[in-house]
Amino acid sequence: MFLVHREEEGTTAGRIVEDEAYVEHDQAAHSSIGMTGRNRVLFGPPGHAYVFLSYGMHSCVNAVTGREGKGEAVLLRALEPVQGIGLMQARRKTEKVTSLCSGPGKLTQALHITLQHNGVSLTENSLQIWSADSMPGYEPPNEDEIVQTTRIGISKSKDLPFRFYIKGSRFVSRK
DNA sequence: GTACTGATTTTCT
DNA sequence: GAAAATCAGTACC
Repeated sequence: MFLVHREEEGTTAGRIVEDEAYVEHDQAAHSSIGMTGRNRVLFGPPGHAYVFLSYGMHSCVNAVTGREGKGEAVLLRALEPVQGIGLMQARRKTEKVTSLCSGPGKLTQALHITLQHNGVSLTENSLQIWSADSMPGYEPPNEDEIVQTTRIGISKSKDLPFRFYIKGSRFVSRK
């Protein structure tokens, strides 16, 4: 799928090439400690953005996937830049296209996704960020083009194979 | 290419 | 008071 952000400055969009699943009873999931002020959106209805601040300085965005009360989501870890590349380069302060969205903190910076987007719907086209099923010129990957590995940057439940990325993509955070 | 380190601040106990 | 779903820069190979 694709993630799109629109504001006065311009529209930026990318194809999701890497993500990680965080599920119920998963010790690495923010929801595992129960509902708190930070994670309440995780327990809400699916199809909404859960945005949190990582290490005090980077925003990371999830798509809530579980039914209300479950606390499940998919962390978006990397995008292939599709639209608004010039704007992404300015925001990221680099020309290198493979480095614009190749990490959860990078892609939020490139698309200007902030804590203000926490809780917004990803399925209603009227808002600032939303998801799209398809874009012209892009074909969905076949199942044999999806690589499954362990998740990155966590200390608990690090052996669960819940990270997925598109095989051969130059835009993932790591191969 | 890999390995290590500092930046920075919210969050919860 | 410690941990944290990260990143950029540096050193080294």
